[in-house]
Amino acid sequence: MTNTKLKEERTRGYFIEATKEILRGEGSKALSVRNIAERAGYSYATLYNYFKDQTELISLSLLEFKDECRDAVNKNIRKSEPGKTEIKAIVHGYINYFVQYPGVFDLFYIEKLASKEIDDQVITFLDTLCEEDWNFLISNDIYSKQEAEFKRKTLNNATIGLLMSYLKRSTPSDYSDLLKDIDMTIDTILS
Amino acid sequence: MTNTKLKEERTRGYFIEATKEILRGEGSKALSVRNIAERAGYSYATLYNYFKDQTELISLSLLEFKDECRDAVNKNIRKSEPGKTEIKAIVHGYINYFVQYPGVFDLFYIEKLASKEIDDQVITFLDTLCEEDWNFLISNDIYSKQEAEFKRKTLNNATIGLLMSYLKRSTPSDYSDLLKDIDMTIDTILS
DNA sequence: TAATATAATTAACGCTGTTAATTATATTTG
DNA sequence: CAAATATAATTAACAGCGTTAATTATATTA
Repeated sequence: MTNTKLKEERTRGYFIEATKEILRGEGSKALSVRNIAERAGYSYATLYNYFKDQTELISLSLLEFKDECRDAVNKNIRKSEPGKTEIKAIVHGYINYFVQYPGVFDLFYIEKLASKEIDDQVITFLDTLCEEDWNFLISNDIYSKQEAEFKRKTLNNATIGLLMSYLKRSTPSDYSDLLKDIDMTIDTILS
Repeated sequence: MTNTKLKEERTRGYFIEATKEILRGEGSKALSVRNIAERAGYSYATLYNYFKDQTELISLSLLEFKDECRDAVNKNIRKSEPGKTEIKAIVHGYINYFVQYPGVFDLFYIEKLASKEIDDQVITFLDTLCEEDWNFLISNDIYSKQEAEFKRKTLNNATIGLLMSYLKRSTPSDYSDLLKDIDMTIDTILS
């Protein structure tokens, strides 16, 4: 029946929501099947009636975090015009999101993921957020196509490297220094 | 006696060597107290007679890997002259080392480390390898001091971001593409 | 109300890091 | 050389982990 299907979908939702809460809060280190199930209000083995294993739950959470991150970024940049200024705003929003949820950063860039497909989605995520702007810069002859590709890749890697340094190794030690560093990075690459 | 001290130091060495072998081979995911002890030829609890816990063993391994990496990098660049060319060679050697030992990369940049001090050593490691070259570029008026600092930081972050992308997310998928990307990154930043 | 289908649970297995208690091996002393 | 002591290495145990199989509880249908 459609009723049982609805109930099943709701139960799945409880598990996913519990997983996301833990990842957002304590991070992937604190994640466990028993932990998730308790928060969802079920026994640990019940989880396996709705999901293949823990990694499926993690993958589903990741996809939802991706949407949340995109929304958070878009909310803060709808006023700015396309081009370098907007790229800066997007990167700021991007960094802001992961500083707020370090556990989600772990999920995106550190944890072993379930599939090559998800790997690709994650690795090109910042690029897709900036896609319009890079196209704008190309069509307005500010950068050549190749130039834009180089700068795009470099900015992507430098941003993630900086985030890793800040979140995993506490360098720079202050958030204000992180903002200075990311501005410096963007300026250096967009010269 | 000095004899017992020697024996003790040897036993410690067996454990450290076993830890390094596992990290070099299967990586930190395969690391376990029982695994290390078996390879060292002892029971698992013996480990705790020589080390406080597993993290001490990991920290000691990391420090030795740092020396090994420095040696590997230096071996390949003693011929080149200081400046941009040598920076390129150093980054190549650096990347080469971690491509060869992905488990060591995990250790350096992903695993939670024991102390802030080790964090700092890791995060500034690539910088210290290139220190002479950046100073050369500054004193020869190729870059201003501030310019050099910006480029240095950006190159550092971009390199680590690219390595992460390659090792953890299989992007780019081929080693030859990785080399192209790192050359492109260096050229873009050193412009 | 009884039979069936479905949902949720407990028990179990082999793994993990770590500690305490116990056994085996050296070393020192009489 | 034998006995006492000190040191090194071991096994047993605990609480946690992911996962599966068998079992119990609940809902649905006849």
